[in-house]
Amino acid sequence: MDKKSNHPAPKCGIDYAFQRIGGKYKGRILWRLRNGTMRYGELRRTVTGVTSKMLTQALRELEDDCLIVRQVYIEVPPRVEYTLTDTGKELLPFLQLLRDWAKHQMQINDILAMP
Amino acid sequence: MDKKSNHPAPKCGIDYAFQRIGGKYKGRILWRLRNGTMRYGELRRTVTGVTSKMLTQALRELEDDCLIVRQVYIEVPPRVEYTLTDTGKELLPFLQLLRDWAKHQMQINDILAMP
DNA sequence: CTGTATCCAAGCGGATACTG
DNA sequence: CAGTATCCGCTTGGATACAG
Repeated sequence: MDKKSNHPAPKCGIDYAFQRIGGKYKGRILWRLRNGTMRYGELRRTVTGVTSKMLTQALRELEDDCLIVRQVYIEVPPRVEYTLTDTGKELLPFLQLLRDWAKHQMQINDILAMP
Repeated sequence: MDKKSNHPAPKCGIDYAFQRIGGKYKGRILWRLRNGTMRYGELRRTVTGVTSKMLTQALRELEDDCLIVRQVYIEVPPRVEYTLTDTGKELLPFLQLLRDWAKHQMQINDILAMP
């Protein structure tokens, strides 16, 4: 009943996509998962600045959107692993290109910022 | 005039990129400009749902980030045209990929939503 | 036509404490 | 370890009015 209706009406493809990966941490989470499975704690440590609340929220939304899979192991201590779905993996080339573009721009900015 | 305060410290490339194109309308604005110059009113009409306030704000930030160019023509009635910079054009292939991915996903969702 | 200015509601996101 | 719960400030963004 508390199911979020947070995708009211995507008007176009670009909109649809940004609703799914445009959050503050979602892109970085997906990028972290590019090499395979990661645990909750690993993500919290490597996605710098994220709090458990925001991480959980982002992971839930990514799961609802079928971009990642949540696997729970019933053991002590508890273990939860996250993995990209096939759909999620399809986003990796895009993220790769985006990151390359960003790194290039950041270099230019660094040069321009030199005194 | 504290315009630049919203880019505190991009920690990684993905973050940097989303700060620049991750707003609610920025992706769609850039995409609208893919075929060339557009006027303010054209953008307001075609980027559905945007208000003049948000459109102006997004355009200013994109201009500050050197992704678009704002050209003002001193005439009556006034005319202002926006165009992608070379840096902005470099984003088009990524937006294209993203939109293709999104359209594909939207089709799947439509099929799944069928009664 | 191309914006500004102002008000205001919603929700994002951070800090902290707590649970199974 | 992997989360929930709660509080709350700040930003985002919508509506409306108005200006050059």
